[in-house]
Amino acid sequence: MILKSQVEWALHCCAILAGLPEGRYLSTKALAEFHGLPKEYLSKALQSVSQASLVETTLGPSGGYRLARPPSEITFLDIVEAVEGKARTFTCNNIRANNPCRPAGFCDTKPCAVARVMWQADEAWRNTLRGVRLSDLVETLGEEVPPDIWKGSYEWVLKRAG
Amino acid sequence: MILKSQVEWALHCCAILAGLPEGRYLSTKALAEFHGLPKEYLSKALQSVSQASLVETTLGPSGGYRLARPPSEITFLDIVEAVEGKARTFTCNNIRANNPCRPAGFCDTKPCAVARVMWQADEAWRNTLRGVRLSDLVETLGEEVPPDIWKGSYEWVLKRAG
DNA sequence: GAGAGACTACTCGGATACAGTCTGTCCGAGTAAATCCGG
DNA sequence: CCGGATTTACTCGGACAGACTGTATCCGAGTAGTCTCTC
Repeated sequence: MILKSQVEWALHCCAILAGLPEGRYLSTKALAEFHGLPKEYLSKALQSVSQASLVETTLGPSGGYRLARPPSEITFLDIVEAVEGKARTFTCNNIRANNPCRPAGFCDTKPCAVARVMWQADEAWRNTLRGVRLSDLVETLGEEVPPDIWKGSYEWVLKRAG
Repeated sequence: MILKSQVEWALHCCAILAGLPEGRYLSTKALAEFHGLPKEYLSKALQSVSQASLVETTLGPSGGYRLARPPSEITFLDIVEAVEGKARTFTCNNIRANNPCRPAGFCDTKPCAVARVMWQADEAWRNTLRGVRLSDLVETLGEEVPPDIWKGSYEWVLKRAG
């Protein structure tokens, strides 16, 4: 079990979009160039994020993406689920029902005990992601990225933001 | 991202093995039949568990598997990692290094902030799994499974345990 | 009847095909900007 | 010079191949139990 690399891409791209001035858009081409990624494929990751209504798009020259909500209202979980889907990581096929010692039409009152534990772990994972907002990430980056690189990147992005 | 069905199978099989009397073995064939699973493929899941030294095997007639340790010393995480591997679910490709505004030989002091959050979530997931022991599962099942089915299953298994 | 040897049947383990998803790429529909032309 | 229609160039979005992991299956090496033969 391993997450798609698109998750990483989407998170980084959203971090960039979070720093964009109000009303400006940034194109897939710019985002791909900035991160050294294949433009066409990155596009698919952004599509997912777009379909989840986390970002808005505009077409034509100087078109691209921008956040649909303030960065403080977008969590890691939102982005991860946009790319990976909201389905649980563990699916219970209820194999206990095949137990040859059970009556034919026997109906369980509770979900499988194994599944409950796995789902609980899944929830712990999601809760952690839910607890980190995009604004937190930007704040952290602001503290850790050397000021000159931070400033240079901002201007690099701004130059290409339509 | 979704876990293999082998994880579910391995967990259920270990639960059965946990109820086995001291020194007895149970074969793949019996485990497959009990859970209604393809014998040959289930064998691969048990192989993984075996290679992780969670169970011991014996060949020949009345051979099979048994736990290598008491159920109280085997956690969900042990079994999940045996099947899925110990690698983290999120891999950081350090795409921030492709930032065109960075000096060529720039070296980061900390791991990527995005990766840190994802790894933290991964740890939360693992910690939950680490906190549940196989003996806990058996105990829960003992409380929830109707007594007659519980007893019937035990005898069914015992009849095939060599 | 007892013991040793050979045999048998059953086990696990690795090597081998098939399928589905992730990765990567391409092209078309649509739009905002830029251009051009007429007034 | 200004306004509007046209052209243009650039965007996103979905449709299309290739690679890799997960799924499913098969067969062989090895062993514990069983049977047989001899003493």
